[in-house]
Amino acid sequence: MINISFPDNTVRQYETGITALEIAQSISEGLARNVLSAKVDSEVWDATRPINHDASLKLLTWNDPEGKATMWHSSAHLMAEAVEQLYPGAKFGIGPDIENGFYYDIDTGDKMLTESDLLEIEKRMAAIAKEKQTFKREDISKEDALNYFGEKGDEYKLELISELTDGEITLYKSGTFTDLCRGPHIPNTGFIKAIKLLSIAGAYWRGDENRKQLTRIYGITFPKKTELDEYLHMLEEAKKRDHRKLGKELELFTFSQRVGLGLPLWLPKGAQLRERLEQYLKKVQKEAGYLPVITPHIGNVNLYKTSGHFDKYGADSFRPISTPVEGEAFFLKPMNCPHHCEIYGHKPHSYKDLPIRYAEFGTVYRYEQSGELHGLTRVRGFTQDDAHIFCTPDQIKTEFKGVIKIIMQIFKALDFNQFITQVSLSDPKTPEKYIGSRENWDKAERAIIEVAQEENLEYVVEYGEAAFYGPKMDFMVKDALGRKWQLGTIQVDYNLPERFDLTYIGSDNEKHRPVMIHRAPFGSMERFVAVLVEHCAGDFPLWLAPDQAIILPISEKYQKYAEKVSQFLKNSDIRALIDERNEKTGKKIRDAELKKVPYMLIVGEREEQEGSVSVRKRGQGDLGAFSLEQLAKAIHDEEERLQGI
RNA sequence: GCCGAUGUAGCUCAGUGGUAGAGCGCUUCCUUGGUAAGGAAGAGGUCACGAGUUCAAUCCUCGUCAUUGGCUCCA
Repeated sequence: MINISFPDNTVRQYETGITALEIAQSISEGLARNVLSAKVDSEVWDATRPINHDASLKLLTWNDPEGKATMWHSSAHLMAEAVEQLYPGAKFGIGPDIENGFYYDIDTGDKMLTESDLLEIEKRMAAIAKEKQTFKREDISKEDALNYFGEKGDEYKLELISELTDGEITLYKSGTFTDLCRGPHIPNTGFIKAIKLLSIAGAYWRGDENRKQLTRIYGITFPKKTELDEYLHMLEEAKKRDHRKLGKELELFTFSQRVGLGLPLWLPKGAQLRERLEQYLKKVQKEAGYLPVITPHIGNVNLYKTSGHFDKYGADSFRPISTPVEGEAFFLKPMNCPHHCEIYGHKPHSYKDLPIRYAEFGTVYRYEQSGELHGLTRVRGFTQDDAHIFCTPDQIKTEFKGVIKIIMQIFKALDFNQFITQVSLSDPKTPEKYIGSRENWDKAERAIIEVAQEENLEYVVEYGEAAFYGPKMDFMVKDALGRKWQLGTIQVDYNLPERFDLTYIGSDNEKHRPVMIHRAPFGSMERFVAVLVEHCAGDFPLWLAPDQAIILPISEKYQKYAEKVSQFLKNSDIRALIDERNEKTGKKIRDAELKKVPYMLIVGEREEQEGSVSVRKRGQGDLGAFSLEQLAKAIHDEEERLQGI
């Protein structure tokens, strides 16, 4: 007999070798029908795997993330089985579950799969699912595993097996498909009731662009058809928030082939929005003791040789510009930091001057691979809300915390409550990717982790995500379609001060090396605006809305009064326009709602007589009559409240 | 950069081997209307670009460019 403890801390005795599924059946048939897998101690197991020792047990269903993961992992096998049946000889790479569904990387040899093949694969999957195939787990020796996949001719599996050690290799067999797999899997394929293959794409084997490209098929499955429908509907809704779509509809930005790819053109409404964000941050930074600096868009190649950017990225940059007579080479600036280092170095500094915080909305240009360009989130020319803090080593943590405060203030003002804080450290396995001494790296990485802990931030650590000159703390948010983008970043850097030989005179009258903190709360204006658009679905907070109010005259007779109202608002620093079209009020309201203008001001005979406006707030409806003064005050109050300053 | 898909009016999209269509938007006219679509008429297109096949190509083929879903990359 073995003792099984449950999440509610009860302990029950069972026969040795009992399975989680059998335990579930002993509790209730209904529960058993929903069990996908089980957490045995800290590992997720097949619900059908015998338990031979005392253990804690949690039955996992569709309501548990691990349950979903099990189902999706099994769905990947199901898809592989379908593909193998339809395209004999297909070879398989890896097929994991992911955040929303699963994928499998497949080499179908000469037969290139395209989107049009997905439907047939889906159908075959549905047919197999109905067969309620079970997943049979089998321990296998490395030799046998190599033999099996060797005979099958699947070099990808052979490569994976070669990296495993004997004793940890298992196969899972379901229907006609056998896969190298750690498991776990759902009891049978019958749990998979709704299947959708979402997209197909090339993916390099093992993520290495020098190796073969396999075909990756993404899909998702559900235990109920209605859940799939809901998911697809959610995807459709998310697409409506896409900043590329809204950017076009709301006339925020555009691109032109003639200007060049990845070079955004900000339209008046977008430019106004961006300017307001810049003004907001400038105000916050002024209070926090930042000093403005301005630097040119190009810099001598030698500047970047000194900084190390040339060695690292010179080959992947726009080609240098050269002067006609002297033949000197200049790069479009890919970073502001070297320029700021030169500003710091223009005169000697005392420890009493530190910290010095140079801030600049600096436009930079980077050559990004054409396939990487994506709306405003990934472009070739963008403006960083950059600043570099030069400080003494013992000021690092205080300064770092000061930057976190600014970032949190911004996120709060814009209601970004779901962000990921990522501590990006160096990858000890690839030291060649970084410049500077290990000692300095250790110091910097330790400082960031300490700050994260002291500030009680919930953070994840990613190795290998550091910049080449230093570790960083990144703040990431997801876009409408769940893609993660880095916004704010704070980076500790001991290296550039050394390369630029920056110093300050300490209290001991000796020269010391300052530390540099690179930071950008928005990251880039382009990316930030993109994410902001998706976050609020184009419905900007009042203080950012390009048009805050639209005046809707009931008929042409009230045009003059509308202009008077407009002038009043303009004098009150409120952005308003008049819908002068010869349309009915209902139509004007509908259009204003669709254009996401926060306030609609309806003016007719009544309003003209009493010098008022009838206020309709977008999304809320009629608020009644306001005098012009009341309206201006209400708008200004709302602006201030939203900004939180 | 790599693999796949897409490219028709300002926008969203139909469509066909025989010189092109809708809705919205725009212009004009009628209407002067009170909280999410009043009516009519009209303008607007090198069907991304370049070659090829064909009596004839927006449609078929190839190439280029751009957009897009991923992969790789991201100072």
